[in-house]
Amino acid sequence: MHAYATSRILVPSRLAMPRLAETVEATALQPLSFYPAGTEIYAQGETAGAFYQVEFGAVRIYRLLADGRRQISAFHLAGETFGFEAGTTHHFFAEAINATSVRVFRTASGGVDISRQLLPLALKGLTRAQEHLLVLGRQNAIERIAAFLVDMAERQGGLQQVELPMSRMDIGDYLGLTIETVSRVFTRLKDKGVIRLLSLRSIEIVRQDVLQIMSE
Amino acid sequence: MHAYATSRILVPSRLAMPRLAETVEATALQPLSFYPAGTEIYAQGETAGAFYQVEFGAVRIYRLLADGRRQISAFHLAGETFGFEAGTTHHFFAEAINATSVRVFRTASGGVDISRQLLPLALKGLTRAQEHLLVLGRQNAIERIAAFLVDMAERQGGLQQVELPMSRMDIGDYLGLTIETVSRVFTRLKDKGVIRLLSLRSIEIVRQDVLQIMSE
DNA sequence: CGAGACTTTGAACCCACTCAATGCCCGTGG
DNA sequence: CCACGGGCATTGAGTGGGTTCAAAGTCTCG
Repeated sequence: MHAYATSRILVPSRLAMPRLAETVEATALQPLSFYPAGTEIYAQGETAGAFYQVEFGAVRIYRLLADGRRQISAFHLAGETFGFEAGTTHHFFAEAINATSVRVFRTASGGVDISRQLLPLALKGLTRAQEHLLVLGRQNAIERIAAFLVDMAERQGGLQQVELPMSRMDIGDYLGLTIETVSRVFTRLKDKGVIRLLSLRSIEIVRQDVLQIMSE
Repeated sequence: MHAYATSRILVPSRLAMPRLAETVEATALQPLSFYPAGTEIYAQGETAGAFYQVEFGAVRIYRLLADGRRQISAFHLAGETFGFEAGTTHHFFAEAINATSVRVFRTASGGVDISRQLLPLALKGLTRAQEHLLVLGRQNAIERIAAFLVDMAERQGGLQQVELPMSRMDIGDYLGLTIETVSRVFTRLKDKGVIRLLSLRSIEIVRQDVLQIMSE
């Protein structure tokens, strides 16, 4: 296993906390785990029985086909929760994208109180997944990227500058595109003046209104 | 509204009940509603506050883009539940595909008991949606159709003969394909001897093993 | 039995993919 | 501090699977 015990050094700063944390009570009492970039948090087939809240960093949830094709079903940023599953085993993989710290909530030990908090989180995840189905099923490459950027911007507080903690390959595997297409669309949006590429993992949204329209 | 009061004539027979009903207690006391083919059960933007169990018939859940593109996120057959939402308003449309009867569970009136039953149902729906993301994001037309047929067969008890209550357009909008592609793939599977087309809405799975492999 | 809706089939096109090469960034070691 | 190396990203050229447009076929239901 790749989980490391959390030392005092890794306790997150206030800055790392999200503006709109999903509300989970009694967070201070739950254990923290640290995962270096690229390490596994849980694997498909493993026994479930906990859920997680990202303290800092970013997480990808995905499934694989036999031939290696990958579909990332969700990214989770600081403050967001993931890991609740139907049944007793995980149906997906969860990996830290970057150095990431997560707070672990055992559903069994916590008793009824915690499982009651789960429903709104599960429903939110369900809505998110179903909305993503529309993107994958019916939108073209530009619309997908636009929707992705709008979503990432919203989840980071609606600022112009958006950090993309994941690689082009991750973005492609989330949007059902290849890395080449992701790259080409970024370039096109840049050439149109809709976004600026500050660095590989950081973009500025120049025309939020245009991006919004593109994504619909 | 298109809901009609349920008369005694419409009480479903035992045959209409599913083999593996999702467990919801006290079903006998909940009101039934009947919806003719093509009618709306609820609309995006409407106030939520209930969930539903299909008594007989079939339901499609979908979203629309401004230009009319449609993504069906789920079909629900007899015995299956749908309609729980995050927040107070529906994010999706629900329509009866055929003449359909649903049992309505008000989440508010039922109190805590009902909302506790909701979590496993929500989690199951979440898993389903996330698995469908893999289909839409990473599988080609044959794989999508194969996965769809395998899923429909399982949900109908694993028999050879599978009823498809929905049109080709519905299937296309569920799988992110056009009706033409759906039709062509059905023809190809028929020519290969994997399935037989008994009628437009009824197929026989001749080679379940091949279909299974195709879908992975 | 007839009309309209749905489905199938055909032909041509196009968007995203594949394959390939170049470019860029960053970490590492000399 | 710079040179090198490796991984990731970008760009280009050509291909192909699924779409679009069009027409014929079939089923269902009044």
